[in-house]
Amino acid sequence: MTLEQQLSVLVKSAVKALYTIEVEDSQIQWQKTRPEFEGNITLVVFPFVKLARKAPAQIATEIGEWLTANGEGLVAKFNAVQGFLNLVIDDAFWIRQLQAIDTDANYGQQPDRHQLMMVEYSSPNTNKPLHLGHVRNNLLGYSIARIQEANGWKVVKTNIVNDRGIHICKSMLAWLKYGNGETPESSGKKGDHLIGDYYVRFDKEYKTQIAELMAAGKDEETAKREAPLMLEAQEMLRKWEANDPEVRALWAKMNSWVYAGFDETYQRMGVSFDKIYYESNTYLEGKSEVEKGLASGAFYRREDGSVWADLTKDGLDEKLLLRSDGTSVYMTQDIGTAKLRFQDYPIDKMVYVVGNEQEYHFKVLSILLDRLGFPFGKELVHFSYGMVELPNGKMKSREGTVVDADDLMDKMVEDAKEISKDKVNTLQGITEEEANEIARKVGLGALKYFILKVDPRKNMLFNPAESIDFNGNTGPFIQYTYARIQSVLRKAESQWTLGSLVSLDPKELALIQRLCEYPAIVRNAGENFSPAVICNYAYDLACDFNSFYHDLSILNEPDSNKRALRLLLAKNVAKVIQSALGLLGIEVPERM
RNA sequence: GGUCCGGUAGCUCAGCUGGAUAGAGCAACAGCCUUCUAAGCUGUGGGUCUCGGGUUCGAAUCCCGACCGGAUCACCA
Repeated sequence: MTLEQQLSVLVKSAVKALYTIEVEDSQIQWQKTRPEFEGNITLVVFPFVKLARKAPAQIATEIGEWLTANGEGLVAKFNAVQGFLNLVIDDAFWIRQLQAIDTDANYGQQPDRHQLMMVEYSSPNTNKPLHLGHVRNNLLGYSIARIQEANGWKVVKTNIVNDRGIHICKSMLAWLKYGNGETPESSGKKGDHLIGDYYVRFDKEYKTQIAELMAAGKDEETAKREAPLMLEAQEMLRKWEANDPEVRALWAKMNSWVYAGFDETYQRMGVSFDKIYYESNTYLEGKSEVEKGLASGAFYRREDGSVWADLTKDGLDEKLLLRSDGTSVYMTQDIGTAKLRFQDYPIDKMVYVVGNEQEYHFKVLSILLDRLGFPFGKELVHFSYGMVELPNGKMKSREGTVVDADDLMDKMVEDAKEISKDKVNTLQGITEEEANEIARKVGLGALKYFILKVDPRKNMLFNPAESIDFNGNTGPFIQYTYARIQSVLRKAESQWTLGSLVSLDPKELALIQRLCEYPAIVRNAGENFSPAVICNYAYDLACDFNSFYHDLSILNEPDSNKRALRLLLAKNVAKVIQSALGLLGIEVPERM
């Protein structure tokens, strides 16, 4: 039972004994005592004022006296300030809490729910490398999966790869025309970057053709439609759909280059998937589901042959599901993918980590899946996150303003290496490999924390001109706290046990209290799908520890009981930091 | 125009299921390394929580209305 729960039982008894009134749990409000007052936890008594018909300060005092007398030794002291009853909890309670935390190897982990959650994230197109927008998506998706695991879900991480369509044909065509057989091996380029270059090349040549056609008197619409490159790309798509062996072989070859490139990026980023779906395998399934819906009357066909869903009853529009030429659209594919997934796994909750620009899409998808008889349709969660913006606005690949994921990670690790030059190299017996490994962890930690600490719903700003900080409220700050603790633990005697009761310093107490919050923080992050909640907590914990570390000596403390307590405290702070950062996908270095 | 989301210090962000004098970091300034790692610690300055109403013991937080910014409303994905 948590402290709040224990105290709530007592408060109910107190109020009943003092005023003969019953109060609901919802009327009992606890908050952390503000630092300017003495106490650990504060009861807000305003909700009782009307019932008890007394002044707030008087009620607070009376309850405080009752709790001190009948609180089974839990409440050591109290003070009442207006309607706030500040309670000082007995040191013995806190020490017991710390010991309980210490013996719990999976502290923070919630009980198994015996339910399966599938989390879809990343979902790249195979025509260009990953950029900063994908980075936010990947980091959020991975962290959400970890957080929900900690909340007792069985989680399956999944990725739907957008591997077919006109955009893929564009880079294929450009490669055929201008590539001279260039490969990742021949060029030394990562496969996804190589393909991305040809995608850009297509766009450049296409624009030239449009300009030529317009110079010859065509209007813009016509020029865009009739440009030879576009016609060729469309022809290639038709061949792809008709299983043309040559086109399929080229497609398979070029996609394999991209996958190799993506794998490298994913691995570096530290994200992974349990099951990957490919749109080329799911879009036909989607078509057949739509046909079924057509047969059951859920959808209707227009004269031109296109298939639509009428969503006007749901307050939305009409939505296209199959084009008049019978080809599928995005929505069709998502229906097919959903069907396959629910064939493959007993999914209790489906979560899509997709940017907020697709909110409408998922609102529609939810309704459509529901109409098609999928029980999970109404329950699907669109984890919608905000855009990453640059100082001059959105990232646009065509204007060359994208921040490339690989470049960014390189830059972060380089910066970390540069910053740590004077520091890490002075560590005893450090090898170059270890120094590089530290720079990798710290650089990526800085990037991940920077992105995850922002409330996912909000758009966030990234300024490439200003490098991401390594000081202050940052990942490295928290990693550093961990490394410091490890250093102390290495130097401590191997055996230390907590002897008889010691009294706690305020800094020690604040730390224990902070550690006690962790399970509730994990639950909160899970309920709100928010890695930011974990970030804020990890930062607060690190701050509390650094303050403790500065004021109180651990190894030089002469009193062996106190020394043991501080070691126990340090050890568990490190444990929780590692756990919390783990939920964010951030690794901890043993030294830095 | 309809719908959804956001607006808090010079900048980047917490706080938002109502609670005490609104918090961090960066940037600026001033201190602290013969003592467990100074990527640290301490202090100073910096606010009309966009604006106006309302709800109540109490509003950055909830409700209504403006204003500003973003997203979306495709036979794109």
